[in-house]
Amino acid sequence: MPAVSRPTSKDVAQEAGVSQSTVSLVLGGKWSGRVSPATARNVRSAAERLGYRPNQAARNLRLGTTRTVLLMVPTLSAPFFGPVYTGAARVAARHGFGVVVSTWPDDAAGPADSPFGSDEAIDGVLASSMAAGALAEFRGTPAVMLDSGPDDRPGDRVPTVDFGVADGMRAIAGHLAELGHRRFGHVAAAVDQWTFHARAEALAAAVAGLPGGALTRARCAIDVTSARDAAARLLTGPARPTALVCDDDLIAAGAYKAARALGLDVPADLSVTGFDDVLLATALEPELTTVRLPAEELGAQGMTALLDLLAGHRPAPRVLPGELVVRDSTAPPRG
Amino acid sequence: MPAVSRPTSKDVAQEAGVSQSTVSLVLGGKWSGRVSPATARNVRSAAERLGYRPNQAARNLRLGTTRTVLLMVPTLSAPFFGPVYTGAARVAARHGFGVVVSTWPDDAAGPADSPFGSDEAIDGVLASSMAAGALAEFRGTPAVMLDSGPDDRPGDRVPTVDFGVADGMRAIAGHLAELGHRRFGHVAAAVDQWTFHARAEALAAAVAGLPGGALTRARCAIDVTSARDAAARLLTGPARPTALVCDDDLIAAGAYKAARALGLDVPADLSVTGFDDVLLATALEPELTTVRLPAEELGAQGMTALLDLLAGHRPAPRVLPGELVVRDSTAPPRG
DNA sequence: GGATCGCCGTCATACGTATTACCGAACCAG
DNA sequence: CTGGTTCGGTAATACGTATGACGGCGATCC
Repeated sequence: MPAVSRPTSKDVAQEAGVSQSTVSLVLGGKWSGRVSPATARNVRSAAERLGYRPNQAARNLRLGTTRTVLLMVPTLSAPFFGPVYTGAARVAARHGFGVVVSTWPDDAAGPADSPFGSDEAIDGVLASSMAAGALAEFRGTPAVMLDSGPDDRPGDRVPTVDFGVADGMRAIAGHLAELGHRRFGHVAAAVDQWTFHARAEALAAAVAGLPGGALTRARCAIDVTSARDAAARLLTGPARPTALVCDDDLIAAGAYKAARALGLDVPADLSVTGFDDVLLATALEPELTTVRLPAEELGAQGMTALLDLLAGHRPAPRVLPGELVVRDSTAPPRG
Repeated sequence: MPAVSRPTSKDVAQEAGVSQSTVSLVLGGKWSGRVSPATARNVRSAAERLGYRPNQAARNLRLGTTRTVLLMVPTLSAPFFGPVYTGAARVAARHGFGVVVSTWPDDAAGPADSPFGSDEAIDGVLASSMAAGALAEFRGTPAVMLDSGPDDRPGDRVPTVDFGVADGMRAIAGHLAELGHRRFGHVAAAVDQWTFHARAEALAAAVAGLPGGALTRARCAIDVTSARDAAARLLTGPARPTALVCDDDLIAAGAYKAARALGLDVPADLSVTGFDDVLLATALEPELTTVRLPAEELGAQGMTALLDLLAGHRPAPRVLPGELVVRDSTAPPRG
């Protein structure tokens, strides 16, 4: 608490020798034919002199809007969600909105004081990668769901922006099939989110449609060592796969480790694919063939939809296609 | 805008058949001897029935506090700052505070509408990795600076939480020297932040203090390909270094690529070190020797200091030591 | 039995802003 | 000179909450 409290519009009024209403009119920009240019200048300079900044709480109360939206993501520690925030914040800022982040309380080990961040004053919520239950908390608040599955959606219609993960996975399977692969291993994330279910399903369907196609699967946490172990299980099992399809770039890094430990060269002896195309994908050796999910675009489009919704429109659902990015981790199988 | 607006405390009062003041007293928990238990129960159940949630804007206005702090970070797209947020948010939540994030406007390509996110109502600000100029915007708002240099600090005393990056860099140099290295290459981030200046300085001093020590340097952006090129320049120059000290784990990934392109094995032919110990460090092959900077702890300690400051105390400056983590990317030089 | 006291609650107000309704003066036409 | 119109500005109010001042009422005490 500063020794001297912030100046209010009343202080500015006194300084300028006018009334508070006039100050508000001038600073609000609505003084077409209400205030003389001279007075306006006077008010502005007084405000400048005092370093006046309007009290947001009072504005919010008066206007009934906070121009702030809540972005709910599972975590910001994973590499994927930073860009989502960046995209969302960019378009929000362009419309004079702020973004407050709330992470999913999986780390809510402490006293469960505040369900989501704190009980903010929010105009809307952008919920990423989570089930409908979480939104119940915000009943009545306009919301847009990001990267969610059909099952996750509440009964009432909530606009959505999704990735075309199934198409992405089909593209991967197609790419590998074209190279000649038939025996696939799926290193799957043991996470109960729609996006992973969709990936698994799409891969299974694609392999099933392939003459002579075979698919084995191992589950792991989204974490390098867990992924390495799962991949090793697949590679040491019967009928070793010639390609490992990973649910995630980080998991692919684990697959690299397993391959190396077994003396298998990627991609000569084993093809590996990732998903998401985070920074890591190009940092690995060899660079990873993966599906690029435009995370920043997801945030941007989601925010656009939410702002539409706040403006009274009903944005149509959108699907952002994932793009297959072929790099150096895939090649025809040996022999 | 929902068809029916949110219920207010007045609505709850009507539902419960009491006055608004009573509702506020009960829900505020300050009804020791003011309200009978029966009435309190009644009010609570009415609030529950209507799904009442207090209007934060009104609370904020009345109480003069928002219980919200602003976290300023350069970006959330880089892997380092996510954990900073996580740590800060964790301790904030524990004290009933919310966190709103604002990223540094390096991507403020659009109209520079809003200087920082939007002009939020803030109790305090936590500024990470930035110069004092940015804080000028918030003159009068309690602030804590994170990972800042002595030069960055404003004249008035602002509490700080820093990393011991110089010690960390000395640890790296010592580790490499002990392995027998004498010719060092520094792949340096071309970023004008104190932390990188400090790293360069500490490395230079350490090498200078080493009999027969030699140091060359190349600058690059924090980006794999740029780092690869810079590393390649060092490795193809005269008196090739036997160890590359990188300012950052991501840069180290670039160094790996350069080494591989030149047919050099890490660590047999070339030792490589990183800095920060982000997820990437253990995803790489070989796993990266680096200095662990406890990013989450930085956020947590910074928030603790800020809350102290808001409570009227003067938190002492803190320094979080970086810890050398020796993995598989360093070895004695050949020969 | 009347004054006092504790218990339960309500009234009124203030926080700082945006906006609507209003009002005096000046100006203009007739 | 008068009635209307425009210009330039002010007074008043509402947003929803928290809280200090106040008051009714039954019980208690002498």
